[in-house]
Amino acid sequence: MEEFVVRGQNKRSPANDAISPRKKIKLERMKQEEEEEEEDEFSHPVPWQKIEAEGLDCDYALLFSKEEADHLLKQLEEEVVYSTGEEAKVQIFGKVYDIPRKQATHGDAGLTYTYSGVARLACPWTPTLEYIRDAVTKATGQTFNFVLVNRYKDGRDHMGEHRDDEKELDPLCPIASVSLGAPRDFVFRHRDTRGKRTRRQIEPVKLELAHGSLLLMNSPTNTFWYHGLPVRKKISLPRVNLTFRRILLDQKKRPSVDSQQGTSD
DNA sequence: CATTCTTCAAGCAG
DNA sequence: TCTGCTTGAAGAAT
Repeated sequence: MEEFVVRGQNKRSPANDAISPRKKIKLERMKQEEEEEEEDEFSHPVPWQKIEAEGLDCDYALLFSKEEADHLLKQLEEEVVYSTGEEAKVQIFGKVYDIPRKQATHGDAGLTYTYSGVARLACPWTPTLEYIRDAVTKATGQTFNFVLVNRYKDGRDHMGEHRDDEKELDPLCPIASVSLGAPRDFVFRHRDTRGKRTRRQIEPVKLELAHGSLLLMNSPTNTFWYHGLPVRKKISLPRVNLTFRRILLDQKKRPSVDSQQGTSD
């Protein structure tokens, strides 16, 4: 089954289930030994859960207490200014639709984010975004130069299945997804199981992303698995999601390594 | 050169 | 009703 053990540790807890009784998700509690990284301000190491499937490798943890997450969400609701007008629309089949959520992009000076073929300049970091970014770095050892903020005002707001596979992303850097506000279901689906002609039988992997949680999507997850945030009409409260990324500084194609397909621009 | 893959929210079926 | 799978065009990739 799971032939992909990307990380070094191999202990497995019994199968667990996040939201669906028929879905089994392998969870692994990473031991707190070999913690040379815990010295700083994180007096208690983050208890990670490993989520694995064929070609999928994620780590999930509660990064912030409820009190701190409440505070961070409140701050973000005051600080973040979301795109409006043309930037809040998407064109499909020549028809223009409103994006069913709100988006903002922040990052180091000069970085751009491409959505639906349009590049947008990153706004400067805000104090709260910097604070969360640094907390993620302390918990993961990874550094990030960009964050995409998605705000889902209620359960009608959503995001369709996609991969974060852009060429300008550092392919070896995980994408770190911080969730604040209403818990929402999150679904991974293997690319070989999508569409009319399904080639393989691979079960989707479903999670619930909690208030204050951090989900790390490690390589090669975004090569093989789509992810989406489905509509959940019973949810009436907002959720704000931050996906921290590392964008390559030289926009040129990397000469070495992979020959995996990239996405369009 | 032909076939497959890609984008995304809307539409629709169960 | 709500949820989740399929639809649909056309350029890019292989």
